[in-house]
Amino acid sequence: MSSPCLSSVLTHANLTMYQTGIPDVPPQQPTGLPSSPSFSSNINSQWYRQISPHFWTPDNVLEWISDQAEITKFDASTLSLAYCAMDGPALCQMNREQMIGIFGPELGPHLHHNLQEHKTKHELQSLTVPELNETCQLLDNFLDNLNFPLLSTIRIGHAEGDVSKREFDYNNDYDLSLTMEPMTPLGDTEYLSDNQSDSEYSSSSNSGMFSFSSLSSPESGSGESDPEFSYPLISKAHIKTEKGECRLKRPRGRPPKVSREHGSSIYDGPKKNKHAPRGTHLWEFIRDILIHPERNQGLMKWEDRREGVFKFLKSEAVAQMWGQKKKNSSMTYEKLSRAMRYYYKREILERVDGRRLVYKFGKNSSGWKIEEIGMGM
DNA sequence: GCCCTTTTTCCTGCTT
DNA sequence: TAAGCAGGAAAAAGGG
Repeated sequence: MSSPCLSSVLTHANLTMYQTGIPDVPPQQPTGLPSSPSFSSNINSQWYRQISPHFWTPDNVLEWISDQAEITKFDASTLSLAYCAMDGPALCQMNREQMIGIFGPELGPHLHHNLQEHKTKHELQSLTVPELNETCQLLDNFLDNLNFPLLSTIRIGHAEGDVSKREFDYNNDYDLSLTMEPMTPLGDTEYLSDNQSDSEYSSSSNSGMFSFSSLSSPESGSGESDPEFSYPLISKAHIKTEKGECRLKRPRGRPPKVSREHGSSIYDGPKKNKHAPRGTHLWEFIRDILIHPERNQGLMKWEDRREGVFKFLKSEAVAQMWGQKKKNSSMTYEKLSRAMRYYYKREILERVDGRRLVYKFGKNSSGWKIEEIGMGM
């Protein structure tokens, strides 16, 4: 007698779920979930981002496990289905050790971590606006009271304007767009056109989109192009290749931003304050990853902590995180590294010759030295 | 509206 | 050969 193979069952579950007309969102979807077009456009993939784990059905749980197994490149066939027939509430009651016991030391911690994030996300989401404001204020005060200079730069939003969750969590779930970002009214068509323009565009050095499933950063669905960064078709120029085929080529420079006049949500506050501080710069983003190893998850490491020499371990994953932060789904390490190289001139970074993916903080950078942050790392 | 800064994108050539 | 690096050029976007 052979134990049922999880992967085949999961495949079947997915087929059943997505090919028989069964709604993507289970009927027991809790009330209070946003019903913006962005949600519905995104709901085909990773629906579990929109549904609290407490409401997951056994099928939902299976699909989630399947996704996580795929993300972590875990061989799902080694799991027995007998362990996967639990529903959301049962799943939520499990602690980390229990998950490791069932799913093993490789997949178990990942599942537990991911589940906790979903739970936290939905707890935040279920808050009303005043509650959210109050929570944000409490967090703000908490961060202010922490005697940790870098954390003092983090502002938790007040349900208006840009809900500043940028440093909120940028390890493996850097985007909270589904729960907190202003919704955009564009539909699937625009999403497609973005992806399309990305895929149509091709050059020797930059293939535009890449499969995120190949990265370690597990979230960031592959189809989540930000409509804000859709390239207007008019901006594309046709070029001829040597083979005589016509190819679409994106012009140089940053693509223009599409206005958000339809984006009305509780998070859309009054017009952006012109004198509001700028977002974190790239070098600060990099620095913050380095000085928060608990959020780092092997993305970068110090080569020489005292000298400020560091190395990218998962360059494309870091680039994707930076892209998420800037709402730019087409960010790549190549582009990120170009921005990094501009820092040489300003002495924010120094060259480290002959070493790939290795950079060094320069004299015009700050906030990374052990003395500055007042903690041993 | 102009200027400056900071990216972002594209590109070519070079190095590892 | 692929990936990464270097740096010029052009453009967008935000702040002053």
